[in-house]
Amino acid sequence: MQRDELSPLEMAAWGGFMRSHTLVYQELGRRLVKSHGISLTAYDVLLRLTWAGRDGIRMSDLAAEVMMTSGGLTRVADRLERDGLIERVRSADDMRGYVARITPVGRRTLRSANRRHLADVRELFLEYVTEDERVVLARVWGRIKAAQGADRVPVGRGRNRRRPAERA
Amino acid sequence: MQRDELSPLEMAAWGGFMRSHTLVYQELGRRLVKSHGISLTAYDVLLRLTWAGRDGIRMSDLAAEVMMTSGGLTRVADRLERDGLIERVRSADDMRGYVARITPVGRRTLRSANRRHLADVRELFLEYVTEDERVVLARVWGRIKAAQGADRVPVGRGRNRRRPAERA
DNA sequence: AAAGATTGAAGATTCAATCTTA
DNA sequence: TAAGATTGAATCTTCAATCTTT
Repeated sequence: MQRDELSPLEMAAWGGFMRSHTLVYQELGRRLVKSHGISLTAYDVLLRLTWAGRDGIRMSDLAAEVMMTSGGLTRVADRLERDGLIERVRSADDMRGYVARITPVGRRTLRSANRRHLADVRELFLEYVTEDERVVLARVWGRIKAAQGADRVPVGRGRNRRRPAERA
Repeated sequence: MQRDELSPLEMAAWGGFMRSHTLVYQELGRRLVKSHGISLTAYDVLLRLTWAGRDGIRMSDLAAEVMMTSGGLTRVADRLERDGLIERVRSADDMRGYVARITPVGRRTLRSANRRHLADVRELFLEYVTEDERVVLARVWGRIKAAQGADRVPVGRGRNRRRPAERA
């Protein structure tokens, strides 16, 4: 509980979190690119477009979902559209916006990548987490998700805000 | 346990892991850059150079520790050396290699960033994990760490290798 | 003005090729 | 020939400026 360093347990919980993520994410991405020629980012975008269904989803909403800047997502969408996996059309109700939709080709690509990818997720991550532990993880992630947005201003702001009794 | 999709619990454990990482990592990085002008990557490098002490550490070993390619680390080191935070010298025993060392300026920068950064780690991550849960996380990360290297060839290889009874 | 989206410029990282030493 | 490290080219992402519509 010192201020200048983490306890061994804190270090293990925090450092391992960072380390494990990098390890799993890198390997998962390498496999996806090698087997199906798409990046994890592209996979994530295609997955959410599938969830969005026929109506598609606004570019700005999609950017928020995949946690990228709007500029970054525009570039990803450029590549996916060039390859015919998605399409962008002007939003009917708000002519400023664009709605992105997955194409049949995109749907086929995602489906073909999906089985292998999920097997990889199981092999590289889920394999190492028991049922009970999955419950614990889910609970922790849920808390973190609930906290953001609740008391944090947009993005890159609100640095010194005092968060009163978060878990009291 | 279907092959084509994750169960709700699997999804919560896996998806939350990815999502939480991005959330925490992005915010942590923004704060570090804003308050002390260094990236999380640079922080990580400086931290490990501090651990390495007077003798420093070989570039290739350092690259492995921070999980970057050697080329990537060279670029990071270029920037840090330009700013006077680290120095590189030819290894005494193997003239092919370089040893990186932190400078007094680098040490001062890291120390100045450290307290604030650790407070941020606590605020953004540890805050949401109870003592018992930290133990669970540490155990899971330990398993993942133990598994890599044990049966996986170098990097980007060994894709289809069958891992017999990992956790039996 | 403000919001949605795109674009040019810049920064960071990887891959493959290259240079030097073992 | 191989290993350690660096470099050029390519890729991906962010930031700030811009363009269009509200």
